[in-house]
Amino acid sequence: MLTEPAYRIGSAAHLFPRADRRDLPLGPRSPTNSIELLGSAVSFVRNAEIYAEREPADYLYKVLSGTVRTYRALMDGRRQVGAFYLPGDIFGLESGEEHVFSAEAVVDSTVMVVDRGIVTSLAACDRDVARQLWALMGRELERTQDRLLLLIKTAHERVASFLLEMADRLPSNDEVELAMSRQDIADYLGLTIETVSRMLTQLENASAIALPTSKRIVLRDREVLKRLIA
Amino acid sequence: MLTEPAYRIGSAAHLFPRADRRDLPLGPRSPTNSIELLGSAVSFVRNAEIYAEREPADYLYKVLSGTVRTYRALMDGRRQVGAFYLPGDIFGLESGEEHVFSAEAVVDSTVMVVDRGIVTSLAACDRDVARQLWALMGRELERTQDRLLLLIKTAHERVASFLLEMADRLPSNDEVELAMSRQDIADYLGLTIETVSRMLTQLENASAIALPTSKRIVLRDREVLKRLIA
DNA sequence: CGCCAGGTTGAAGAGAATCAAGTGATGTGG
DNA sequence: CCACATCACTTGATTCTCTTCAACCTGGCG
Repeated sequence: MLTEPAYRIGSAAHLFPRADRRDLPLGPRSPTNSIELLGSAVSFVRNAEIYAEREPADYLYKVLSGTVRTYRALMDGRRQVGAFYLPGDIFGLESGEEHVFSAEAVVDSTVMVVDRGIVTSLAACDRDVARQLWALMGRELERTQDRLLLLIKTAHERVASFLLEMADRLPSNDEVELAMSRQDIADYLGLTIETVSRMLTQLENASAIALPTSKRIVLRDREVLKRLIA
Repeated sequence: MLTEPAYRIGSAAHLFPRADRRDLPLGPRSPTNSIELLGSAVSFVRNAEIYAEREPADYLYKVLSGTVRTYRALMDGRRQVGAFYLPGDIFGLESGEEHVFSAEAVVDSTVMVVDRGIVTSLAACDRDVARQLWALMGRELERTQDRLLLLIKTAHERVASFLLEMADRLPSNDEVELAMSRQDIADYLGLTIETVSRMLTQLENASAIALPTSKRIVLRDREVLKRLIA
């Protein structure tokens, strides 16, 4: 399915993850985001691997800048992107000991890395941290469940849903700068790049959106999009 | 999409859920399944609604006998079955205050109903209960993630995966009695009943399975099935 | 300038959905 | 106990959506 896995070469990240780490001071922690203050910032270049499927899940990650994708691959090359994580999002949380997905930087990204053991032992005594972890897992579950519903829809509906989701999650209103490639989007939506491309042009022709550049998308008519998502 | 929603009529369950409740003694609880000893058993007839989407999630449920399906419906009738729960399985756990899915009995079923508040307050002091809840949520997440991967596969692969999953989860080895209808399976796999039926006959013709009756399925050649799931 | 990855577009094909008919089980009432 | 109705499942023919294969743009960059 993926004829050229060239974009998957970035895994050299393993060789330098701690290179540019800046250890952060452990100041007094606020109750709402105590989790994030225990780690160090690490940078990853575009397509660099942050962790791989079946690796021990020893860390939690929070996106500081850039975008991260998680994915699973079938042996024949088909790939399912599990989620895109934007600045502020936390990822890498697992109930088991190993990562179920792989994680890669979509573009050059900076990520806060937090030791999992520290967080869990903190959660053991601090009610509030425990609640945060619970909420985090819950949000992850809900998002995955939403994707289930998305994957039974038509190509039109999936692409429209994707655009609205991204518009919601990105700061901008009505104009979004997508970090990910068409291949990423396709693998997220369970479609091919050609289909994604076609749906976008059709939406543009219906003047529901505008495409100043291939990655920049202007939502012209949210109502049309919403009507499309079924 | 579903021309006749006739099979959705069973929601009369609301009228009698507590009718045949048998309160259970709260004996000394074992650490491994303490959650389940705080509830009462309730029976639901085939297709009866156990709870509906957006209802407050005040209870946890454990299947004692029968089978339960959770699902979400799109306004145009399309339905996505979230999961099937078999005897021993726990369902209804939500991170938020409301159910995201609806739940119905696939066949006449008995379910243990546990007050959510009791469980969570128990979890607050009992480390072990908290860990159980965490594991439960984690398992739910992993299952949902597995479904994501399933929904990008072909019809053959989905049906083969489904059969292997059910064979794993049901007591029997190599012979499974499916409680759910073709429509349920189709809505679980994101296919139509016709496609499910066709894939089953094809598997039968390939002598990977046998179908003594429409609900009873014998796994003749697991290897063929495994090769199919990609 | 020209290369090349990423993106778009077109034509042909495959796979699943839809539409439609038939078969088989189950249950009900006479 | 059988005739009939109903429901669930299967099978066939056709349609349609999305994929596949292929060519062609486009924009960034050495």
